[in-house]
Amino acid sequence: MTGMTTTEANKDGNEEGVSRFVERFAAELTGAGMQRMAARVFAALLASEGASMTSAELSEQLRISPAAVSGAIRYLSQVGMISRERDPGTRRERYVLHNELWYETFTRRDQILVRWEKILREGSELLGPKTEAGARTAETAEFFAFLQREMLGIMDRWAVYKEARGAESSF
Amino acid sequence: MTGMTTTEANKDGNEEGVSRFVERFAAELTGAGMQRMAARVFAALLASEGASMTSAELSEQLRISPAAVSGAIRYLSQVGMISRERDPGTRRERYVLHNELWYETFTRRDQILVRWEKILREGSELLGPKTEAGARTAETAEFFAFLQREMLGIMDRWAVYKEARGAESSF
DNA sequence: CGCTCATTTCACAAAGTTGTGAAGTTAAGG
DNA sequence: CCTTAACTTCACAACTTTGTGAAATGAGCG
Repeated sequence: MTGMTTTEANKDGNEEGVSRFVERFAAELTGAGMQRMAARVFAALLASEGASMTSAELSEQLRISPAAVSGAIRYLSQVGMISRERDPGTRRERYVLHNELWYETFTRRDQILVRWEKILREGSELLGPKTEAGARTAETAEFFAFLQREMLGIMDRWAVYKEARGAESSF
Repeated sequence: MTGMTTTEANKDGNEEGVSRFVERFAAELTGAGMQRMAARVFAALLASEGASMTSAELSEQLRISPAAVSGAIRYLSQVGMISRERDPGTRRERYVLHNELWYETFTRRDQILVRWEKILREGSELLGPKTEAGARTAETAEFFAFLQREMLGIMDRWAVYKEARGAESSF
């Protein structure tokens, strides 16, 4: 209600607003440990119609060199958050956000949890099961194992929840 | 089984092994975005009997200056992972790991999720509910809201699980 | 009370990271 | 094939971050 929030949104007037949003969200991601350029590219893609942009578009909107775009894209496709497409009949590439998959990417820090668990288990053996330190370390390993299992459940429940939401909103 | 794993462990011979474990785990934490010195101090505390060490001990084991210890300690106590104690009758401080609390610390990235959700909601309004970009952004916001709720459940289930495990292992 | 030792603060040097320009590579289109 | 446009790689310079030594602070103990 509060005014005509954004009924006519995304016409030309709010390019600047969108850019501010992109930068703000990217800054958050950067704060959480993501490389800055990758975060900015990711945020720009998220806020783009079609969830896809070309190198030139990214370069222009973010005011960065093609080289920087290239580096960010390499990273994002390595971690599976985007893929590259080629519009046939042109020599420009389109980078498109894996919209469905990036939640998984986000939670698929499984790999990390697995590694941590392993290291901690080895540590606990080294310290000895009879020592306080060994027991503490073992419990920490246990926590990460527990987290791994929970993550799977979360993603399942998210799929269900999203489904339900989607069905309801298309009313 | 596989040999006398570590029945006699933590005698003097494996100080080096413990140190390797500490460094390995710290390196993982660093990789995940934690400051290096804080990670090393944290790992050292985890692997110490009593979950506590003095500044001098940390300085010696990690081969870092007292200044570096001080910086790491400041960070760790800010985020609530350790607290400082003073053995009465001495002028040395002991830094002790919040063993029960640090799991919470780990999952209490709630704050982050809240901020992200807020920014994304604003973004989705800006882009407009009718646009594809707006819908996508709204869904992302929804995901983080969902995650927040899930985190609470996880911590509850961990408490229960740990309880059960503890009871059983004291058999 | 003042001395002494433990911890903290601060300025700086060293090391690391990051984005750029320019040269290099690949592929579409004439 | 040769030209040209798009993307990538590479070396480097600017900028950050990080840990140190030295000086300052503060807390026990005589």
